[in-house]
Amino acid sequence: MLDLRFVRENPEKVKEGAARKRIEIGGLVDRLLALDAEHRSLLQKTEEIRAGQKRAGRDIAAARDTGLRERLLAEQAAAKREGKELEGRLALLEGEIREALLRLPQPPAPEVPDGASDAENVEVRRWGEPPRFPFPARDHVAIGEGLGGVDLERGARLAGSRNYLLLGPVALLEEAVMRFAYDRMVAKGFVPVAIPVLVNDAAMVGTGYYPGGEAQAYRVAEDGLSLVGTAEVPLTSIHAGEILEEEELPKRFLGQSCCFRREAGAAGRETRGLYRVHQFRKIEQVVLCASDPAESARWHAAILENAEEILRALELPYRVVAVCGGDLGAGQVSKFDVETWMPSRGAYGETHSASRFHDFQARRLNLRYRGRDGKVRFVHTLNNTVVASPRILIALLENHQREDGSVGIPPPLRAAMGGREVLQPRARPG
RNA sequence: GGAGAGGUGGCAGAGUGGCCGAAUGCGGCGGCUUGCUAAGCCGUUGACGGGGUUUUCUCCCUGUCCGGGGGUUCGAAUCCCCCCCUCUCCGCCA
Repeated sequence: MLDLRFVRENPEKVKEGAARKRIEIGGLVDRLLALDAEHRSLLQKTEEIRAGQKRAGRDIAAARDTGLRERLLAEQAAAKREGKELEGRLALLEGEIREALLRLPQPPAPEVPDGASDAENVEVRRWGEPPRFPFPARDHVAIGEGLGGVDLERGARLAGSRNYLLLGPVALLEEAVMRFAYDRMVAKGFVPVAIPVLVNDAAMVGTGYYPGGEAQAYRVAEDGLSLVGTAEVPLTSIHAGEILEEEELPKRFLGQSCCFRREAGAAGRETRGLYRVHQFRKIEQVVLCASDPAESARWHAAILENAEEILRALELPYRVVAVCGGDLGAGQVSKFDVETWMPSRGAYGETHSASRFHDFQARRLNLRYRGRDGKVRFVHTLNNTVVASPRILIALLENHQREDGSVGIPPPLRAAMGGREVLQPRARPG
């Protein structure tokens, strides 16, 4: 959410920002400013009336004379009616203002590349060489089935399309990579938190998923709760409504969650395999830092590097792209995606997404800190994937596959795989 | 799911219809005292919105906020209704 005062003083910046993000806001800014002007003038009138009422109340209490008392009471009745009406209009205006504010996007940082879609994201760097296989390479579905470790048919039978089963060695591989990533982040000083994955609307609105993202979430209407699409939602919301001390910052949280996405509107897109699924597991890193653009930019680089280190340890080629304006979410100031090489796609596929928000989420969450100077400010929030599965399994299985259908296990995962260095295919397929 | 108790400022805790944004204590901040520390003493100390003032720091006026929402009343932290949360007991249960 933007600061109303910022919108008031910089309406053009807000409009330009939305345009750079290719987010259609129509006349929302001008409408908001009109509502705001009306609200402020009405507020002044209402406050005068209220102040008068308070004074009159005291006079009535003090009035000994019955006649005087009756007269004052009659006057009060009229003032009260007028006050009630004004307050009703104020409440309406406030609701509309908040609604408009919730829908205004955060302008992107100046260095964010221009562009309409992910096709115009700009590559920042590459690491590793995509493997060249001297044999017909399989995709992760074929490899996984060959290992007896992936069952899409029964997954769909149980829960519909975009659902899957991981079995035996692949289920273990998932555990191994999750645990490896988790331990590594704990060693870096991130605080591991076990969090709810079913959260209230305050958390969904606070992190910016609602309003707007309702169609992507599984929401339990009876309880007013939603299954999260990422641990970012509960992790970022932990301190909602609080005033932290600057000394406590930065807060660095680590969380693992099941993530649920309806993938509405993605029908027919990437239907094969484990790339786009309704339920997956993800380890997420979240940082709350002081309200300083330079500092939050430094943390942005740091959480990006954390993810890259994991991929290098897993010997997976990847590239980093700076996400262009049109591919940014409403709240994001800037975002880098990490894309890992996926041989079956003959391309890099998104496995990580590192975002920084400035105070966009913090303002919605009412998440503040008291600075060393005594002033209260909103924190800056950031987050990035550490590892997400099964997407990471696509890269692991496909990049480390061998001609005989076996799959090499990168060194950091071997201990958790009982010391094995290779996953062997089943003797007989099927 | 049933019964009961409770939700007040950073924390503890008083306040049961009127000058209460809220006693008191702790904590925080500033100062005094002290060789240093501790202790002591004095003062100060909520958030948010609007208006005015100011080059910045600031200061003044005003409103809202005692879990959330609604109601009664001239006036609500205080009375009534609904909801949420916490605790205790019972039931159920991974």
